[in-house]
Amino acid sequence: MPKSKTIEERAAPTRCVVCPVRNKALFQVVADEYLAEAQSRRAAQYHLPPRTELYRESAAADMGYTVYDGWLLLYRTHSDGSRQGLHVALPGDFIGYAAVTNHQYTHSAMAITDAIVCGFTQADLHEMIDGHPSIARHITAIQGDYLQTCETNVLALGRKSAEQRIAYVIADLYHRLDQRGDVDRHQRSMPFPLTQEMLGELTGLTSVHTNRVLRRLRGDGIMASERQRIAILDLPRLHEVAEFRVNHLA
Amino acid sequence: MPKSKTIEERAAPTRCVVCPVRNKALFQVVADEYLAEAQSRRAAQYHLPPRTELYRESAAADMGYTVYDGWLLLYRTHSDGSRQGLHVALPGDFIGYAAVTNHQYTHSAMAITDAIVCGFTQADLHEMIDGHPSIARHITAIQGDYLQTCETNVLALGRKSAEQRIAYVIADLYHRLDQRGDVDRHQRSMPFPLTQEMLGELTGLTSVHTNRVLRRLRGDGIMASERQRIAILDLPRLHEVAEFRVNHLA
DNA sequence: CGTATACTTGATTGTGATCAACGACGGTGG
DNA sequence: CCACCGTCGTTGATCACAATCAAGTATACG
Repeated sequence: MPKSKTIEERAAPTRCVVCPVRNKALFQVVADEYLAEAQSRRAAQYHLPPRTELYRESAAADMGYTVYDGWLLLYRTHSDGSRQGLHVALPGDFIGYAAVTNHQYTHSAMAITDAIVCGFTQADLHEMIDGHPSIARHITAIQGDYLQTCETNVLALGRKSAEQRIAYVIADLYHRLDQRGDVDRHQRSMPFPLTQEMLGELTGLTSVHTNRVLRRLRGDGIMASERQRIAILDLPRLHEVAEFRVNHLA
Repeated sequence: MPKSKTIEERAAPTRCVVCPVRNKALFQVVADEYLAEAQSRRAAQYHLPPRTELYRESAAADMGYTVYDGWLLLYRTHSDGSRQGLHVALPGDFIGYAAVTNHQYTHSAMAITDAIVCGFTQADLHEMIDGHPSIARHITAIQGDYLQTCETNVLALGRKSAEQRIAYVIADLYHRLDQRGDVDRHQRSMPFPLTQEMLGELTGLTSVHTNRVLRRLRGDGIMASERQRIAILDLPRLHEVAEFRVNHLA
């Protein structure tokens, strides 16, 4: 099957009832009887090759998405063309929601790996919110979570060193992937499709400096990396450098 | 009347029906018949002298607040004790809401000036959300707005120069105060109770460097400052330096 | 193979931090 | 009323972290 260069709708989309990311996703709290509604409202599943933009900041926000598979990078573009990364979206994350109809996306989203997303129109999302208070509450909770990571980013960029910021991003991804069962717990290794440039975009650094910091972390025996994978050799020390606190909510 | 050193409940709180900040506040879209409910649910009005903490990060988030009068600084504290400013809350702003019951505040809030806030328990807020879809939608919209400013902060801290960041904060406050009628449009001057230290906290800079940048902005004829006030002498140039875009939503 | 992209390394520069001191107010108490 | 003190603003000297500039080396892909 040839890989398309653009977003394409999937011919045989999966069914929500058997969705493997459902327990992490928007409709995790939705009672089973609402699932049919969720699936009927789901506009479509889309496939994105790496480096494809799902949506772009300041474009009309017509759809929200649940990540079904793959990694996406959320970012904002500066006037000089450089990017500031905001978040790495993983399977189960709900992205691109706009609270106000006819509003614009506040950031762009680009596939890092091959990715599959489930799309919902904003209009449908708003209707579901109005109809089901539990969904409304869940959306505000998702927004609240994202808000918290956003505040954490502000603190990191304003006050933390390059080393702390990079260590934090890695520790955060490690734990989020672990929750999804994507971490090899023996080797403590995880997939890591981010380029050093993307890691720099997330941490407000240049790719050159990102490289030097990563090198130091490896030299200190904290982590090791092969192609597209990272192994954490010294998790306690990674946490210490990152000042990462494990969140015991899940 | 002696000024108290701590938060005190106001003896004769104002009534929501005649609230002057209502058109900017949480209940702006609430139909008149809900106002009685809003007022009955409002736990109390509180008065805060300058430098008083309204709530502190990681404390149990039992209440949300509408700012009735005065300025508050929202911030997060770094492990070394330094602060990273997140937002300046002005009259009408709704702060401290936690989407999940029994959750914790993600940041601290401190009065910059004398301030009066209207408090609501999170439990009551959640009940109102569940009972009135229009309030639910409005809360997600408020959250969305704050999310957007938070993303803007991340972009600023990650990519913009000290001068741009400071100019942006000033331009943003100028326009938000203008919407509230707190700007003298002839002189283009506004109240400015922030210390240079606080401005530095908001922009991720030290107070020393903040001082130098302000000095340059004054030297360039962009602004002038007296005690507790700032006048914008060259608004177009301030916008240009800040890369500020006027938001034509209101 | 040839070409892109990603990663690596060194040399130099620059923005903003740090350290240190002093001046201007404004509030408080003797 | 004035002396005192604490906070805030100002300025200079020096330092450091990360950016920039510039090659050069793997690696993957077509």
